[in-house]
Amino acid sequence: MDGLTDAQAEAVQHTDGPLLVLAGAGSGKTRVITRRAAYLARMVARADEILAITFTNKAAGEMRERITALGVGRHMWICTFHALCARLLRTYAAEVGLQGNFTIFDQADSRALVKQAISKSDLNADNWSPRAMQERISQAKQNLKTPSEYASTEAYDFSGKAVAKIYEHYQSMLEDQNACDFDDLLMRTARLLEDNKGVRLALSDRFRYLLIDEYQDTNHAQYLIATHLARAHRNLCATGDPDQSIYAWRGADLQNILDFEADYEDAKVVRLEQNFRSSGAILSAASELISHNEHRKHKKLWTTDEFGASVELWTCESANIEAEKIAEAIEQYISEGGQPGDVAIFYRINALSRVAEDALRRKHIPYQIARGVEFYARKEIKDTLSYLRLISNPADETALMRAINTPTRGIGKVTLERVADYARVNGITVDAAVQAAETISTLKTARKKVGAFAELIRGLRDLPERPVKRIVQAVIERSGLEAEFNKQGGEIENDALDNVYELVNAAGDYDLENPEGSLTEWLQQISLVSDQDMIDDERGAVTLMTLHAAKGLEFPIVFMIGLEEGMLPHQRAAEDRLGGIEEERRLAFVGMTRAMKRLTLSWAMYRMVRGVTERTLMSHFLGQLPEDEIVTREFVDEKDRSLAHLGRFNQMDIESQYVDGFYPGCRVRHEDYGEGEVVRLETRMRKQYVRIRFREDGERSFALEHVSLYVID
DNA sequence: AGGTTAAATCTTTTT
DNA sequence: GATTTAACCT
Repeated sequence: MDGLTDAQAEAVQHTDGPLLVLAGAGSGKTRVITRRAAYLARMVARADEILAITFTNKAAGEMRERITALGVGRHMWICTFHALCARLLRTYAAEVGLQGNFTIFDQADSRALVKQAISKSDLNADNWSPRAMQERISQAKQNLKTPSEYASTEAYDFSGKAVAKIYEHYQSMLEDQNACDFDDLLMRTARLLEDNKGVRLALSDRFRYLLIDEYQDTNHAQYLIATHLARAHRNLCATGDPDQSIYAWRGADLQNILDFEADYEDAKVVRLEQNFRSSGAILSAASELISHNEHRKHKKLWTTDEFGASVELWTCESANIEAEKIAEAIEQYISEGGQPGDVAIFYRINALSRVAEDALRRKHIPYQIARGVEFYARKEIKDTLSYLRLISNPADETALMRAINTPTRGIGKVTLERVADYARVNGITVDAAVQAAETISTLKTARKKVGAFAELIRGLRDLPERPVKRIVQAVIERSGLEAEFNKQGGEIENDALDNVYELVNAAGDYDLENPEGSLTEWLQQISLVSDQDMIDDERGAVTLMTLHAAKGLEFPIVFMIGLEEGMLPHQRAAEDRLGGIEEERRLAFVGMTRAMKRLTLSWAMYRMVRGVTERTLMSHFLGQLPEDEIVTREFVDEKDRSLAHLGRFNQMDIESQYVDGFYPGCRVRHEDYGEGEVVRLETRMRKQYVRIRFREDGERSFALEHVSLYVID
């Protein structure tokens, strides 16, 4: 109980019966749940009888670390909802009609499958956008509706019938591939608990104590899972803050936390309203803003901290000026002995990271971007993963279809159709058909190629289960991917290759942390990464991230950029659903309350969006701050506006072909390789490359910023 | 089959 | 501005 307030201690010591902790921003919630979990393990339960559900893997990892430091909790279950479900589904795979090695499809995989399902349903993808269909299927799953239930309850109009049909095809294809999408993990677990009495009793008996963090952002399926698991012992502790609910668009239901006391009439409620994180100035500004939400229970956060530095509001001529000024301020901070790691920059949409990134790079300020999901969505990573998935789960046809001709092996559409036909006729998986290439009579010259691929996969499957790193290494070497990336990458830096090696290293890290691990489990782990998980606290770098990714974190110094009408609040979000504006305001509130010492809000009068520079308006949220407490600064100078137009070339139009004096066909001299001819200019990963054909060394790519070339003639 | 080029489309947030 | 798709060429 060291250093806890009365309210905090109360929450920690309440052991029996339901408990709701309404924890305002910065009120020491993490501390409370950590101590509580440790307290339970020390006083009333075994560690493995306690299940703590966090919002991200990063949060889970930190909690485990702290609890371990308190000397208990080695075997406590600490994970996210999705990870919990994946684990349970692997255990009870047989009961739910899966195999234990099922693949978890990410959103891109899932969307591609939806697209296939649309054409299977004899519908046109032009009229039925895969994106929208995916969304509707996702909603159906969040409400635990199977395809047939959906068909009988929702399909009363034309569009509903179409969705039902697509959903049915989609789901059966998923099942054929022994795969789950994100929603499946929750839905299948919820259904398992609902339909299977034995499992329900076993699990709810097993978890005597349940802690669920960020309860305000649980959806219906998660709510049901929690309810079922808590049924036997009723020791459910939910923590959260309605003011920080920012995932309604993903199906989160604020009502879950608001109804907690109705669900559990004997619930004890603890309110934590003293803020230990932010200065008085920051807290005051954030409180004032959130008070403009009408649908909100009154709550007053308070602090004994001094007022501190005023919150600043910067008006900038252009987005480039905005980024420039922020970079300058960070530079200044560092020169005064501050650490780059103290600083964070938040924005509403990922696209805004770019200007900030460029400015930081120009000033050589170390930075990192919180983007786990994007990393694993990269082409080179997905290429590599497709092999690993196929090794782990032979039914994963999506992976097979990608791997079989990446890098190109001369196995094209026609061949694949023949193989797939053979599989269908014989009632086997495509993988099995590939493995039996020798006996497919319709194949001619391609038979050898398919056979070679089958051999490759067999060899990889024969590798020992551990270490996983060795499997990953074998994949990139034997598949030819490594050679391919080597060939196509730039001379001095090669992003694709670097990324793949980073993946290899990640596998190595996994091996170290999980001596009993497996390829399947590692694949699961990386399927469920969040943007937050990739943040390295030890790195000493400025951290850039979306407001959503900032949830649960704190930084001494925070910049929030792009405070413009339509950006924050975001236009689409505000229009899309009822209460959209209020959720956007909560998002701003979450961002502001991450700051401990200094908070700067900025907006740019001109910003380039989708390649066009547009005049903006100040976000009306900025008018809802305590005016007399805020310090305003202006960086407005018309001549700076042209900076808003600074950009790089993408497609080769006449003008941009001559960028830096190079154009396709022009002859150049390279310091090491000698004379050559420019094949083309290209942009990859935000960098410009020039591809040159040399007489003897063939074609090579160079990153423009790293190479000196001389134009001949 | 594979690769190049131009046109079309698009981003809001994410487990 | 960036990415995806379609059309075109080898």
